[in-house]
Amino acid sequence: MSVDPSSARSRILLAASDLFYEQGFKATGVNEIIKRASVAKATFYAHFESKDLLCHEYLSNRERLEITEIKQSIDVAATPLGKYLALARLIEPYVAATSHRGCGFLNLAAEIPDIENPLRKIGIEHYNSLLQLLTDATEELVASDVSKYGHLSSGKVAIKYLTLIAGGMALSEVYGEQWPVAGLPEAVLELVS
Amino acid sequence: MSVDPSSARSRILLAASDLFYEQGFKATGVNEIIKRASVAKATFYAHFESKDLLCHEYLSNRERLEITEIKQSIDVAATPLGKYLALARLIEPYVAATSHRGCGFLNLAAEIPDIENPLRKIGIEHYNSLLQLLTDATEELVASDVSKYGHLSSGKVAIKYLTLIAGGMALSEVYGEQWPVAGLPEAVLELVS
DNA sequence: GTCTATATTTGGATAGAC
DNA sequence: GTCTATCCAAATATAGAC
Repeated sequence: MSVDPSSARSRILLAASDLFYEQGFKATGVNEIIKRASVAKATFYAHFESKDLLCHEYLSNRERLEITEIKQSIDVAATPLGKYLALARLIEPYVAATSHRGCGFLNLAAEIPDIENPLRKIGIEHYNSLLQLLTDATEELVASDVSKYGHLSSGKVAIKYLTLIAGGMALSEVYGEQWPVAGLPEAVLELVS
Repeated sequence: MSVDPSSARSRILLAASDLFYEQGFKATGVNEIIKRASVAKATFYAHFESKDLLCHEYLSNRERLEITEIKQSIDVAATPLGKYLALARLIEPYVAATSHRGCGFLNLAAEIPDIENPLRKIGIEHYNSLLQLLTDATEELVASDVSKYGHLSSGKVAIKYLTLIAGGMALSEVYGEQWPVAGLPEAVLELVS
């Protein structure tokens, strides 16, 4: 498994990642992937057992990268309130940069109904990770000023927070527009006001 | 266009509606539809020009039926607060009845990236209708007690409301579980508290 | 209107040469 | 590892008989 970004394997994975996200899993054929990656079909199957396993690797990468980016944005925030708001503040630039294609894990759940599918499990892990990050950030916020936030349940706030994030992403995808996520930081701030 | 529910056309539309919603658009083949509807393939194409147009009719029906149901639940509510909460209270039984397959319009947006696709436009109309219903209900609530709700912006509340609904549906689909929508009535109540 | 049979394209995946 | 050529199943859609 080479990590040379110019290798055939890397080109395939990169092309597939873009296409799976932009077009969806079922809409993206192996033929299209190998064409964009400039490899032969046999080369494709020399590196990846199947389209499903290629998608699994794409989703695992995506999950790891997104969580890492979110953690970093929480870490660099100076105050507990800044850490709490960090995720919400990431969404609008993210949505703009991805042409309103929403959340790759939500999209995959829409395409694959079988909850037991290994690809679906990655999405569940992803949202579990987000929920944990949000719960931790909320707990830290509560602990930072008990007189102000002591009445809050971190778990309940985190669920509402996550629901707003998922809903904003989904609606921005439906509309192909940015406004459904523009008010997210303000909305999640109100959850603790 | 017969409306006899036992006619071939009705059987096709019914079978397709179930399958498109449960499995997704691309995952559902014409062969599967005609098999479930117990019709021949030529009969299928005698009644519907294409799979795409069949899906368009399914989505139009779905949009009309859902909006009608939501309007009714708003109408039968006795108080302005009851009307405001009506949609949120519908979600949990809806999600349970549909095996956590979420919103058919969100799912379709995930499958079809092209925002110009006629099928996508129905989803936008659907969410516009929901937003209008929520804005109206919120305005009525505000007008019912200005001293209590006068500080609220109906439009902003409606967007946050809709975001929570969409997010709850999406998360219940990802998890295949009910808890992401269980707290929706309480969450939308807090939007006006 | 409904049937069987088929046309045509595209899907994912393999074989065998180099 | 990479290539061309191919296999087989399934996709949407159509033709022609009854």
